[in-house]
Amino acid sequence: MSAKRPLDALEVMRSVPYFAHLDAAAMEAVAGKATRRQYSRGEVIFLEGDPCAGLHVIQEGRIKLYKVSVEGREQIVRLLSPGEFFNEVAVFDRGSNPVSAMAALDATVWVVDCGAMLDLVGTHPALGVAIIENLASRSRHLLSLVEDLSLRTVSARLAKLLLAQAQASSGGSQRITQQEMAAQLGTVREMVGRVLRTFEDDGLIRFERHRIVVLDREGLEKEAMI
Amino acid sequence: MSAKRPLDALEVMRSVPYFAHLDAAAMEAVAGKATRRQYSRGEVIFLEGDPCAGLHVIQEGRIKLYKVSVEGREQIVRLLSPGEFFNEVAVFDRGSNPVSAMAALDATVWVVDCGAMLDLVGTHPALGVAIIENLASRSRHLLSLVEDLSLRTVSARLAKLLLAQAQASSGGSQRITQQEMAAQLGTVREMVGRVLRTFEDDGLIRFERHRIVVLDREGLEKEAMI
DNA sequence: CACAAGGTGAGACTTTTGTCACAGACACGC
DNA sequence: GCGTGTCTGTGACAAAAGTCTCACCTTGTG
Repeated sequence: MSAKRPLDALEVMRSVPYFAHLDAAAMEAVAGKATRRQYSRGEVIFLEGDPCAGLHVIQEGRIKLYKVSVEGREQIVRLLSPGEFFNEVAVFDRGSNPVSAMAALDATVWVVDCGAMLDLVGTHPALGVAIIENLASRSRHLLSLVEDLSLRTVSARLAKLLLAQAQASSGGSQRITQQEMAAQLGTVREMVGRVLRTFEDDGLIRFERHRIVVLDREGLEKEAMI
Repeated sequence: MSAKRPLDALEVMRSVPYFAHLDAAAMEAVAGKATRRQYSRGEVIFLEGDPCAGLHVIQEGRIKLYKVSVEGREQIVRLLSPGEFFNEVAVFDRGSNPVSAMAALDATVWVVDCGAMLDLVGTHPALGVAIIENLASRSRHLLSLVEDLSLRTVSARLAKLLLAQAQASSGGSQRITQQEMAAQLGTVREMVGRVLRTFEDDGLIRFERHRIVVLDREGLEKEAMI
C-alpha cells in the first residue's frame, strides 16, 4: 500500500487535506519544525491536563482521543487516521491538553511544539485559514456529540453509529469491539450488547462472523431519529 | 451603565475581547460589513440546519445557543453576553447553522454575512488569529461539556454549575430558573429540583428568597468531583 | 381584588442505564 | 493441541434519570 521507507516530514505535510492549499514555503516551514515519533498500539501519547504537547500530525496508524471518568469509564472523543492532525486546541488557546491521546494501532506522528506552531501561524496566513477550517469542523463534530449524549438514547446513538460504520466501510471493513463502540457512545459494553441483540431480533442487522451487516437501513434510521 | 444612544458598528467591534489586537484597518473592515438587528426576549434569531446566518456580534442583551430533541427537550450549548460573537462554525466550515439561537433578553446584534466574513479573514491575517483563538476556546468548552454529559451524574453537574454561578455572581446576582438550569445540564426540571433539595438537606446550600446561597463550597466541590 | 402565568415542591411510578458475576466462544502463540 | 487472553452472551439487580400529576405559591395585571 504505502512505501515502506520512512516518509519525510514534507511528504507527510503534503498528505494533510487541510494543508492542501498551503503554499510551498508554509508547508516547508511546518515540516522543518516537526520531529518524528513512533508509538506502539496501546501506548499513551499524552494525557489530558498535561502542558501543551504540541500539534501532532499523523503519518501512519490510528489515534484515539479520549476522556476518562474517575470511575474509569472512557469516552472516546474522536478516532483519527493518517493525514489528520490533533491537539490544535491546546496549541491555540495556550492551555493544557484538553483530552488524552493513545495509539489505537502502531503509529508514526510528527510533532510541532506549541511555540513554533504559534509563530508559524503568525507568519503564514494561509496556515491560519487551514487551522480555522479544521477547528470549525471539529466544533461542529463536538456539537453533534453533545446533542447525541444529551438528547438521544443509547439505542439511537448505536443505530447512528452502525449506519455511519456501514457507510464508511462499504468497501473495506473494520471490526470493532463492543467495548469500543460503548466508549464511543458514552455507555458500557453490556448496553451495546443488549441493544445489538434487540436490533437483531427486530431484523435490523445480522451478525456474520463477528461482523455486523445492516439489513434494514430505513429501520435503523428510524431508531436513530427518536 | 451604557450610553443610551445606539453605538455604531465600530464601537461594538472594539468592545470584542477577541478583537483586541486587531489593527484599525481590520476592525473598520469588519464594522463596514456589519448590519444591525434587534430582537425581543424569546425571539428566535436563527435555527439549526438553516443555511449559514453569518457571524453575529453581540452589542447588548443575552443570547442562548441551544439544540432541541424530537421530544422537545432542550440542551443549552452556551449563553453569550455583549462583546462575544457566535455562529463562527457555520461561517468557517461553510455549512449550515450547527445550533439554534434565541434572544434570552432583548438584544442588539451586528451581523456579517458568511461570504464577506470569509473574504475578510483572507485579507486580514490578524482577524484569522482572533478567530482561531476563539474557536480553540470554544472547542475546549465543548469538550468539557461532553465530559460532563457522558461521565458525570446530574448531581455532579449541578454542583459544578452552582459553584460556577457563585463564582460569576460574587457581586451581581442572576436569578436563574430550575428549568433553565436543567436545559444547561441536559436534564429535566424535576431532577434539578430534587437534587437542589438534597443539597439543601445536606447543608451544602440554602434558599434565600429564590436565590441560592452556597454554604459549603468544599462539600459542593466533592459532589462535583465524583 | 381576582385571576392568569410562570415557577416550585413533592410523591409515585416507569424507563433507561449501569453493575456484577459467570460461562462460553474464539483466536493466537507456543 | 493446549493454554491464555480477549471478546461476547446473559441474567439478576441496583441506581440514576425521566414522566406524570397536583397542589401551592408568587407576581404582575386588568
